[in-house]
Amino acid sequence: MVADDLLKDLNSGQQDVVRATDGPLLVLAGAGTGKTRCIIYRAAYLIATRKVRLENLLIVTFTNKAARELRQRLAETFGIFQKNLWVGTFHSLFSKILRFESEFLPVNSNYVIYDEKDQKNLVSQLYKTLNIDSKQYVPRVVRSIISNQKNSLIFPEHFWEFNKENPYTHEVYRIYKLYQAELIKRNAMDFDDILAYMAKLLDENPAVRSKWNKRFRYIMIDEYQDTNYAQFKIINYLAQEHQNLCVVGDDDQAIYTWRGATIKNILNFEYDYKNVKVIRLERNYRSHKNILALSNSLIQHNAARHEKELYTDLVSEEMPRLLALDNENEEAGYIAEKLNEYHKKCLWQDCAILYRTNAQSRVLEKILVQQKIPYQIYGEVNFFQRKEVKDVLCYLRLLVNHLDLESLNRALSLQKGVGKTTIAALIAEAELRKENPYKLVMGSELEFLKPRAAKMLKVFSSMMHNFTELSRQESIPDLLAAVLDETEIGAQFAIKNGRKSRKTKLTDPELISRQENLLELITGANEFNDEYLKLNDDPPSLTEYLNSATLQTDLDTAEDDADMVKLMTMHNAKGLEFEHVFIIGLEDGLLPHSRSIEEDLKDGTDAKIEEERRLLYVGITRAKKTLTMTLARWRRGIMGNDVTLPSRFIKDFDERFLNEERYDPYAYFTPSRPKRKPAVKIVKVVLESEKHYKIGQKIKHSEHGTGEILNVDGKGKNALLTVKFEDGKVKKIVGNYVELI
DNA sequence: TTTAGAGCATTTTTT
DNA sequence: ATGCTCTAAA
Repeated sequence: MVADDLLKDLNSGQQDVVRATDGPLLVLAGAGTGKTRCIIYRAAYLIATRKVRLENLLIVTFTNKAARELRQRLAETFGIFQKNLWVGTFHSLFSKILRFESEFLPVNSNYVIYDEKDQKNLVSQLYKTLNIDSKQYVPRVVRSIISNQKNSLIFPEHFWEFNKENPYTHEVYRIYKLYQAELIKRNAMDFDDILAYMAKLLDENPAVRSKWNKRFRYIMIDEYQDTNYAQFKIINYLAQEHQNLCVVGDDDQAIYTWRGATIKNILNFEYDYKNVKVIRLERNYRSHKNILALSNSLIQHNAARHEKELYTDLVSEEMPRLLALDNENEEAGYIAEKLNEYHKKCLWQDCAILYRTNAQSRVLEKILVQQKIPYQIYGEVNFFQRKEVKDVLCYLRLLVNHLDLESLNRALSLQKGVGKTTIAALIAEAELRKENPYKLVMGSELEFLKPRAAKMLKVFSSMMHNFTELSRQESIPDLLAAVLDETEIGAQFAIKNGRKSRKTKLTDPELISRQENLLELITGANEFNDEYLKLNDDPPSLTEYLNSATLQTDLDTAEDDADMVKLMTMHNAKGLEFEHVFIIGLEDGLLPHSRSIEEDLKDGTDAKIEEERRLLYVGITRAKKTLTMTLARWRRGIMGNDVTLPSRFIKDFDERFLNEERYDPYAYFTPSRPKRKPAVKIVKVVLESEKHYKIGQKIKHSEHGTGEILNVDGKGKNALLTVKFEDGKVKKIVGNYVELI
């Protein structure tokens, strides 16, 4: 495509963005103003018109999925060859650079990345050595303090200066110091280290800095409002010489300050760089008028923001709705009703239900299953964080990095006949000999252990030797299959040679879902392999696979072309759009979340509440055609609070943009508790995904012939099935007596 | 010394 | 409802 053609697809503001190729550029792009499009076209323009070489371009996105889509669209629309194109998240891009530059780091290029769970485990382990009480210093909290320090580029050696007065931080300081030393000893980096060390590297090595400066002559950053200090510094260093930095973001959509992101980055961009060009994109192409007007009326109540007003030409068909239901079940029921109504005119996948906390999906699931509405939950638990998956991967991690004590620990604990005492003895001995514990196990002399323990460890070491051998010859998926077989983890879940075993069938839904996850792990590895070969000449190394696995989120792996209603948190909805959006739980304590309310009270600010308001704003602006918001007057909460209060944000709305027929959320009569089931029989709700039998499946019965499952009551093979047979008869049959076909 | 099973606390959002 | 720790049995 030629440059002139390219520009005519864009409005004048977007054209300005594309043409302003040199110097610092701040694009304030409101929701739905075509910001992704801008980035893609700008990249294409740089390449096609300004003849910028692919490898001189750096584009940072917020998720891996966004990066993948950007790549694809560049390839499809502009025929831009994907190889050599640096598009990715901060973490994925910089973990790569750090591997390149590992000679300047305290770790080598095979370092493993510790995820949150690894971090927490490590923190807990240190308490014994440091003699610290884990009740007083909750590992979870300490981990997050450490994380915040790193995101602000405060290394252990500086920590003390900033926190002298506080006695609590004295202990945290001791933990942080040892934690960091231990990570390095294990040749590991945690999530935050990737940013922290990248910044440190660029700060301390002018030669390295200059090298990457020259390499990335043009830089674009998406979702700039959600970057933290470390990210700010990295970008600042990378753009130092050429200043060709384009950041795109919307301060009204900053929803990650709890993760260290600072809204200052976008608010102060004009002061951080000289001769900044600012372009505002305020024309919205996504939402119908009233939805946009409603969102504007809400966000205006925030004080700290760039003033802007979005507008659109899209005429509304329906008024946004806000209504109060009696309880959470009715809330879900109402949503289901509405979904069915919309489904007459649109696909399931055009509808999304958004909520504040993951737990809120439970009630929805129950109703959606009942009503047979297909749905898909995005990002509940990260796939690679599941226990069974981590169990398998720890062997690979160990192969790549012998120093990874966390993985060694995990692998040994999985070994039959090896327990805490043996592991402790091994590590103690290794310390004594000043040797790496893994090497010690893999060597032949284990005479310091009791014969029985030594024998068990021998089994482990010969297995690992075997894996080492296999890893040289086999592809990653094959290696995974081998690990599953040899460790007998596979057998536990009826998996053989990377496939479902024919002989044994699982009945326990818990096991079935784990089996599915493990099979998915192998499929995913295959996909990774293929994807990788598209961009590179050689197959991926184990390190690269593990790297991508740890940095992958559930969102990245999700299939989104399936025709199902989408359920997700508002955080996860960032960057997405849907025809019909439902937002549930507009209640104080939930949205804004009670934690945010408390923190603001403590600090005497509105910062957290404002962030929650932005979160709701993000939710609302996902909607194209219709918006439905609900609250329940009664909700069973974790905190035990039964009766709820409407969200304080409701009064921010300009009522002119809300449906008049709505129930008045403030009209509190007698909220009714959901009716309790009779106490005789405890009815357990089984999620559709856990069931062995699924509604709609075809089955065969020795006496009645073939039929279709109408309903499933209970989990596993013993579930009571309601089956409609071919002769029209409907019978209830226990699962064991039928065969799936 | 290991392991299994019971009892305990615990959930805001996630790269 | 899930994961973790503690206790008792093998």
